[in-house]
Amino acid sequence: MLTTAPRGTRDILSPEVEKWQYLEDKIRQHCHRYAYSEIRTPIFEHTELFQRSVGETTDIVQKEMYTFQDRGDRLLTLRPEATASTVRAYLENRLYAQPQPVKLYYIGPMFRYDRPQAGRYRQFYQFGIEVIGSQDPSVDAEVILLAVHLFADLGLRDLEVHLNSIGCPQCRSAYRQELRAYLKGHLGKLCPDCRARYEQNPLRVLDCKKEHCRQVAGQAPELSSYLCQECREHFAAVQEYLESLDVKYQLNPNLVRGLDYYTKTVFEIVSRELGAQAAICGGGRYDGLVEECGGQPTPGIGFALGIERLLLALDKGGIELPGREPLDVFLAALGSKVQAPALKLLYQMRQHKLRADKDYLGRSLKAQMKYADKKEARYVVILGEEELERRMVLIREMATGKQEEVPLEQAVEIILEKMGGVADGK
RNA sequence: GUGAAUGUAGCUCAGCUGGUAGAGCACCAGAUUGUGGCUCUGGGGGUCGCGGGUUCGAGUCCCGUCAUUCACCCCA
Repeated sequence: MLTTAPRGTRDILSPEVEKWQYLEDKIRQHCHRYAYSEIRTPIFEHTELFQRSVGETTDIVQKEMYTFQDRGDRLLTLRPEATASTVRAYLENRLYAQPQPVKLYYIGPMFRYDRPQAGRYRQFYQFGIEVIGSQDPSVDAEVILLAVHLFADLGLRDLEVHLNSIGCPQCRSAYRQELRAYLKGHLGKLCPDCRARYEQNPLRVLDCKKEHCRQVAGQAPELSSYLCQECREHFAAVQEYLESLDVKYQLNPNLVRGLDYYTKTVFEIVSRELGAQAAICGGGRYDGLVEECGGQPTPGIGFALGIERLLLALDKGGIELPGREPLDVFLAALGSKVQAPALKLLYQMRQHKLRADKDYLGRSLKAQMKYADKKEARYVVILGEEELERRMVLIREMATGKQEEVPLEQAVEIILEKMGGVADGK
């Protein structure tokens, strides 16, 4: 146990972590362009916050939260999602007093106690955005567009945008009554889970994958025909905007989402290649959430995108993200007498933004060359006692094997020249 | 929480009906006493996931447990 990470967690290290960094950079670029600013909220919150916002009847709250008591007897929970935290921060920091809407994004770990499987972890990472303070349907379109734009930029094809509107509390409750009345006559055909849903949250029956339940759901009254005028107009406008942006989507009347705070627009972006964990991105509007958390009635919308799943989809799509970076220079320093000048030379190279490294084990030149080769060093600078006495070094270009002797003092300059003027300094 | 499969060196795996572990790659060193990528030679490494049981003897059989994978539930 001492040497095993807890179930559903894992370490992300070198060739993979560079892909994460690349992805995070891309995400930040997009958010920057769309004029979102980052928010970093705590990784745990008062348990109450999630119970109230995500909803008492949801699976997240009922069985997936990491909840604990701290030494001051506070009941806390590792965040299972970040919308609740963002809304809390919006209220706590009085962001409603700033120009509206407030556009925020986050990238970070979330925690859900669930059986791990491909694309599902107990600690997983989400990138998400939230727009709080506007109910305009163009925001809905922009939020979806940002995700679609990001995916396109990464080269992902064959993703499907599923779209639906689940209405506002008013029209939804009217629909819920109708649906319940309909389902009542078919209870015998439903699976045990759906019979429970019938009581707690009948809309979720629409989303069941069991064949019998789907048949029942297929004949059920449609939510879209119960939408109030405002919700209907809003939804129509969202679709119109998406079409004008050339965003392909499919209407999915059975898409209801598992969190209680959603209203009106809900959507998912799925990859058919990901098996059971097909949803890469999911989100929707939550016009009642800010008020539910104690603020003034304030509309909001956002999505969350699973980083692990996005990486999986990229992998399945044959899209290779940049991995480990090669070394610009490896410095082979031979003998204890040259270590001090070698360290100094290394420092100079790094000051000029060269990615440079040396041997730290007192190995033979041969071993150091081998190491340099493994690290894909572009140049090897060889500094031995003999060279040091004459204030010279050897510069070897690894790709060609060509090598020349140059004055120690000019070595950095000459390497920079060979590399085309400047190191990229990443 | 439910069902199923898997778990042997850093990695990928072999190990027949039980007789106390092996390959390839990787790593280190040497062949070239100061020069990489190819080749050759040698070397270090394994609580056979963990715990218990059966047995003269278990990697191999049984039970439990942990982990991974897949599906369900649900979601990112």
